[in-house]
Amino acid sequence: MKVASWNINSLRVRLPHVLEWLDKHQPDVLGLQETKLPDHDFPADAFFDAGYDVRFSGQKTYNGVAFVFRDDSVGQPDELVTSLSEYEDSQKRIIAGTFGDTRIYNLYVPNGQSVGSEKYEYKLDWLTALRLQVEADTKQFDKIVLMGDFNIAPEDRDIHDPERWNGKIMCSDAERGQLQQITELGFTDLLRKHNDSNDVFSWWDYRMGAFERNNGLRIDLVLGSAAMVSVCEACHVDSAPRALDRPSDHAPVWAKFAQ
DNA sequence: ATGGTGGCCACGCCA
Repeated sequence: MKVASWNINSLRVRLPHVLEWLDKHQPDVLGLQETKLPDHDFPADAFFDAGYDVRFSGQKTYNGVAFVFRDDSVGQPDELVTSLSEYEDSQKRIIAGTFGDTRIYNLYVPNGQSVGSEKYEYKLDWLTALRLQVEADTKQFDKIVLMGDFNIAPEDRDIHDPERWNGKIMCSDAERGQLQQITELGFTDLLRKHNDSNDVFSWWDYRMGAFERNNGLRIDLVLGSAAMVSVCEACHVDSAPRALDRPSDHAPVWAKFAQ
């Protein structure tokens, strides 16, 4: 099974990039974030024509998440949820489902704006609610994948300029602490199983030629439970789509499992 | 310290 995560910053604008990427990389399950369109506008037919089925939870203008998956390989997802059980939230940031025996979460963690802001508190509260929900699932499932735009750089080697970003949004101790509490439930950052370099990033600001200078952060993650780590054959950030015309500011991340 | 770019939508919000 091959899974992937991609914040595409408007599905309307990026649909051609997504279809091109699906054709080239053939993931079994792709999680999209920031679709930015209401459910009645979701371009389901374009995915059907490409051999994929879809599940989505969207809203106008902001946020929005979706699963794009191959019914002929992973079947239909069971136990689909589109909200946090422990947090009342009008923003569409989560979709989770069980594909075969694997529970997959697709997440758009709040950005948090700036440390100490109201949106920052919302981000921390949201992550607490996520941890409680994932913890409950760990008692029911051995195979769990948590993937998405976490809006957190786990370590300094995930930041192009750690000194400049020190303590700032996406790098603060409280955010990293929340991520660590989730990983301590038994999850591994799968890219780090295969790659320990300090220049692998998944997001580059649109401004100041950040991509051309590789001034990025690695904030898009695929986390696997122990049963997924043991069968993980590869995990990779594909920066190629970031170089296209009118790109998303994020690159897709994929992971391949032997089962 | 500021502002730079992009999407949505039609002005300011969000990232």
